Amino acid sequence: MVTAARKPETGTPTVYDVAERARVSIATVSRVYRSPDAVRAPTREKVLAAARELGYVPSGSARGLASRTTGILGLCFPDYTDPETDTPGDGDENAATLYADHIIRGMERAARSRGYALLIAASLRDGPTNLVATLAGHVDGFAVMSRTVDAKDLETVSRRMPVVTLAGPAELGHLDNVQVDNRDGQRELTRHLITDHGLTDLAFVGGPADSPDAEERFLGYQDACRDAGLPVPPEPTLRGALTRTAGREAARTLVAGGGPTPGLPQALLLANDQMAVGALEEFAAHGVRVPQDIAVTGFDGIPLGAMAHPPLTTVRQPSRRIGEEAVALLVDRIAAPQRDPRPVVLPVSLVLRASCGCAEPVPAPRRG
Amino acid sequence: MVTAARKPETGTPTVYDVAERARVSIATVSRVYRSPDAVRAPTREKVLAAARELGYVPSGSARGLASRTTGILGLCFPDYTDPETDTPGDGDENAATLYADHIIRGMERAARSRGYALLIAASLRDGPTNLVATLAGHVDGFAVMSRTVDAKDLETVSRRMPVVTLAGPAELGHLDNVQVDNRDGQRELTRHLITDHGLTDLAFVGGPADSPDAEERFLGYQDACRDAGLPVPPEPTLRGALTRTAGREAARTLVAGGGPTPGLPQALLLANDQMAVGALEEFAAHGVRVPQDIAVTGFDGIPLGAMAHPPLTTVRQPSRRIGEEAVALLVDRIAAPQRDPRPVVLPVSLVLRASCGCAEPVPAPRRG
DNA sequence: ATGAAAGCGCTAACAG
DNA sequence: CTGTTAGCGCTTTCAT
Repeated sequence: MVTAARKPETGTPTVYDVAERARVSIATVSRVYRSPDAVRAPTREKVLAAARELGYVPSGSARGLASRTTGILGLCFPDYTDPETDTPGDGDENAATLYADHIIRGMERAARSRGYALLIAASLRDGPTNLVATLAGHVDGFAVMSRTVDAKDLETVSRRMPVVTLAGPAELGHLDNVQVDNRDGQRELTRHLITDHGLTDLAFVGGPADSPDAEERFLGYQDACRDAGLPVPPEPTLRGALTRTAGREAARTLVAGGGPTPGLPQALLLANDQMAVGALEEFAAHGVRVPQDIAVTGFDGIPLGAMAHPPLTTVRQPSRRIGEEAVALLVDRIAAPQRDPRPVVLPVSLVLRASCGCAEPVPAPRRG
Repeated sequence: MVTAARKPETGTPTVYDVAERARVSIATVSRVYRSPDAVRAPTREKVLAAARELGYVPSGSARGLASRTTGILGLCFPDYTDPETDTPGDGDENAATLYADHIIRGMERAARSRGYALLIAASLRDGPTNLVATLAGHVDGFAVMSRTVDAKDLETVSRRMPVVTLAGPAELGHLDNVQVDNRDGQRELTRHLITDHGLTDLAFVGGPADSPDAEERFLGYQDACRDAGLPVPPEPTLRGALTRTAGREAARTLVAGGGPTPGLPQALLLANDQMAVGALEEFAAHGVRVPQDIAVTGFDGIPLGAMAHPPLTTVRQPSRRIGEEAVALLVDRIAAPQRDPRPVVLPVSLVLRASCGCAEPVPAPRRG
């Protein structure tokens, strides 16, 4: 064994230092970390002891280079949060932001349980820093939330490693994709209002036209109208950002008679919970009673909805599962790169509370 | 130039492939990605074109190995979430979980703005997978939230790279640390109850004895009692998990006369907002009026508190800033490894709402 | 069960 | 401004 000393113990310790100290070869040191069982116990102990004494930590970069896998999965998500607002905040964080938190959590947990760590990077509203480039070189595969990265870049990178698109339509057909059944959920919710509550004069407040989720929900709304033989509106009654403030504004517009028809509709369906909660607040401020004067519904199932007055009827989507599915898809494809692309559509569930007129089984909270 | 072709274009493209195609040296290809300005425009274009055609993506591992920096910062955080509950949930997620989301967000943003990506890994309640080992080899430095990793490992790794401890006491004195002024916040809040509302019969519901934050808050509570000349309790009146359910239980115990003194105290201070909201619910269910019959306060400043009935008086902590400070500290130390350790204590702020007896809406009587 | 040697893909001086 | 030449620290055959 002539693994001649390199530097006289300078800088951070490497396999060479550990090997020298334990009087074994670097290959053995490497084995101790990769497959401990392939090394005799006494030898292993010697190596571990030397490593401990030296404060040795394997270099992820070197391992990655040599083995061509990093043990890291990536996620690109949108960051719409107002940098001004500090948190814990006033509850008006953008829905997409909260949503991303859940997906991150779901992915992190699923990844960890399979031995991967999670590398995350958000795409600024404005700054188009090349996210893909930042992540791609470091991971074994990654997930991108809808509309956060340039399709071109995605296309290029997806030729080199597993990529799954999340929470939006499958922009690139040949990629795995996971989304929730927005359309079906909104259809069911609308049907509930029409069939179970006998409401026929409805209004839908949509999100920005470039929000795939919000558009899908509108399609579901249209479906339900069509199914019930009601007129099918070609466009949402109103549109707004997916924020509480926009919801308030929509409600205000309606109260002021700014809607397409005089007077209030029987029900107001909003594209997400944030907006719905805003509408609830505005109606309360104007003395409009919910659900007596108008039914109100949201979409997402955020905690805030359950605390609203009245509690908000909504559609709950399994946001954490999106992240979990993403990891499953990624790991699966890492194992079988040539497998056919698999689109996953996660089911949603109706949450019927008081804001649509359904009885609330809980002891009515005291009004503030 | 005799950069003889290596393999006939197999596998994922490397600098060699790009160089060959663009008819330049690998050094030039490398330069185009590191300092584009150091390369003449025409040359640069040639390289970029070749890279595009080949679908070239720089290998993070190789870069990391060669340059000894990865451009990645890490975070170890606790994961207490019940895997059963899906999200968006019922609002009873563990406070620590929500808290971690904000820190992640703060760190991610701060990191990105400085050119770093964020690698995250949670420590299971049970599974003691070696987090540090997972992360350490891949990052240029990392932050660990209180009590998520073995102090021994931390000690070892911190000798090799920047490490900052978060949201808890500085367990390792020689490390940078950032925490929130829990003690001062609780002291101020308690003082407000005593001085401004004239309450003297108080009760404090603490968290688990092994929660540093909760313990700090109790110390602040003791401080205020001492300052006001009131008896200083050696222990919290009650203790519980930092959850809504535990808050309900505490309130129930008090209502049932299970407290140390007969009857209700004048004020109930709980170790965090989740618990406080639970207490609010339980009091409402028993017809106990807040704040007329009893004042209630929390700690954290979560959105739920503002929606509660009555709106919850609390102490808001800048959770996102914790993450931002962590990055600042890390980047700073990467630049100056020998700098003295710097402990950062972030200020908190009182949020006075109706649950303590302050009129609502309040033009916040900003004390503290 | 352990060792020797050859890279993995890129950056970093140093030349020119 | 561009090319040459060494490694960076580890995994991997292939021997032994």
